[in-house]
Amino acid sequence: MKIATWNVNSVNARLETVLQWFREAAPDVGCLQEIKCVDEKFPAEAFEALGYNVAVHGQKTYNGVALVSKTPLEDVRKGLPGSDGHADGADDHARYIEAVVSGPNPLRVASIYLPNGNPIGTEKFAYKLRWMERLSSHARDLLDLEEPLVLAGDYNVIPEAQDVYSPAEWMGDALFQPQSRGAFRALKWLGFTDAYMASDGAPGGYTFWDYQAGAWPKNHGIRIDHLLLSPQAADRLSGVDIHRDVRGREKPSDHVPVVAELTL
DNA sequence: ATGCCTAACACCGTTAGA
Repeated sequence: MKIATWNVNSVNARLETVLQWFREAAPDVGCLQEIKCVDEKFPAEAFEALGYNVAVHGQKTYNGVALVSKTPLEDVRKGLPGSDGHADGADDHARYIEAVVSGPNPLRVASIYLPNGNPIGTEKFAYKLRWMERLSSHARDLLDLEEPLVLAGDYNVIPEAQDVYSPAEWMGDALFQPQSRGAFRALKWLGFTDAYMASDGAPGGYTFWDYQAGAWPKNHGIRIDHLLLSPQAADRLSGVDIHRDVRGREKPSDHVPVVAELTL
């Protein structure tokens, strides 16, 4: 079973590019981030025509996450537990959706769009750290279920120096702060396996290249899109593929798909 | 220095991304 994560940077602005990749790569499950639309504007029919079931947690203009799956999605959760202090009882950013991919060997999957957090020293960075705290708390509960589980998405965290073309240039960035990296390590240490590190792990496995300053032709990339596996999923990991060629296509997203294969 | 792109929304610029 192939599970893909991809920050598409607007699903509607890039619909043909996205659908073409799904036709070619034919993942069983797709975790999408930054769909940048409300639920009603998500092109569900186009995915259904390719044989996918769809679950969406959208938002106007910003953020938005979705799951697509060849088999029906059950037990759908939209948003992390916790209100982040909002009086109405809910965090107003659409950054988390989770569901169980049904089948003979069910798999729980989440599509995650972790806050960017820049610039550091602001409320945005504090929100990022609070959000990571909420994610870890929920992840702890999910691990207690002892099921195959994949937390996939755009984590907006560069885990190690080998995951960035120039660590020095990213020292002041929210994605490479000691607190961001520490929170990511703490999440992993609950019992998760970073699929890329467990299968390939070579330096330079970048998943994002900025649109600006010729980052792509210069290979000035960073690795921020991750698939974290529960022990029951990690036992089934057979490989990870970063589809970096997608970055060189027409009208690309600034992120590329990352695909993990599990023998489920 | 801090723009360089790109997208959405509504404006002809602003906000956000990373």
